[in-house]
Amino acid sequence: MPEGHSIRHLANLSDTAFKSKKITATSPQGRFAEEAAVIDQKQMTGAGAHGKHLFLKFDDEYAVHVHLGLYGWLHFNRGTQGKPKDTVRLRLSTDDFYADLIAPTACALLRPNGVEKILKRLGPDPIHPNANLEHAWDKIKKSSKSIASLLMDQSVIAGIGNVYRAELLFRSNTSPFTPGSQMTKEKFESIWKDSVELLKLGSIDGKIRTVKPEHISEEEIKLHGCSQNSYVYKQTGGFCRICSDTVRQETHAGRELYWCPTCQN
DNA sequence: AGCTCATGGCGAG
DNA sequence: TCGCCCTGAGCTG
Repeated sequence: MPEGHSIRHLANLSDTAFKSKKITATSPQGRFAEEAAVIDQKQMTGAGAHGKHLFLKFDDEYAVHVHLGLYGWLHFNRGTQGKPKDTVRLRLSTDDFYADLIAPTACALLRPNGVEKILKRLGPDPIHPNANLEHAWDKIKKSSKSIASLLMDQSVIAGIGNVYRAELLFRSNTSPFTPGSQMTKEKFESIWKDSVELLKLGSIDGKIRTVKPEHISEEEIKLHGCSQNSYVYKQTGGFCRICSDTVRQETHAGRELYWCPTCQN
């Protein structure tokens, strides 16, 4: 399930499988049939990712805009095509690869100006090498909203979701309830830099990894057979692995927030 | 078989 | 702030 790292990952896979290739497009589910017919047999000129938005470009004339929402995914397969499930909104294929789009919140055929319109309402994406953190900082420093809400606001920073939010705030010892206006620039810059690293790391295989190797204890590995993969996200009621305080959970602006009150203040 | 939950985001009120 | 949309995994019975 997707935050910005997944979208970068899927854009990379799309380029590997489809860039500069003539694509066959179908909509087994039927809900994208007319649009699929438009791009069918066109060349994919490349994939773009910004935050949680994926853009698949065709002949530099059309782009398929995909937003996966909570449940969506783009499944890549190699080799002979199997029969698609009837929930597949869009199947893209060549002789070598096929990719099935499942349960997207958004899947729309756009012209280039439609893409620009979407990009305009998004904040900088930390995973982009040329992203400008000042755009995010300008909004944060003026806001009375909590840093927890601001990190989830895609018009402030694009690509952070509920897992990265919780883990970034923990890793920087930041209270989630700090108003943006009370953040220091140094603190924000450290969160930004950390998000660059974590998103890049996650985009390699589409998996979120936020726990430093030194915080995955031998005991834990023995006990669970594998490392626990977060500091606070979904660790409610468990002991913080740094200070042993109890990890808290609370609904905050409609989403579950996880934090350690001792480490994060 | 049915229920619940999930790493999102939109529009109504 | 709530309800709703998209789907599937992991429970419960």
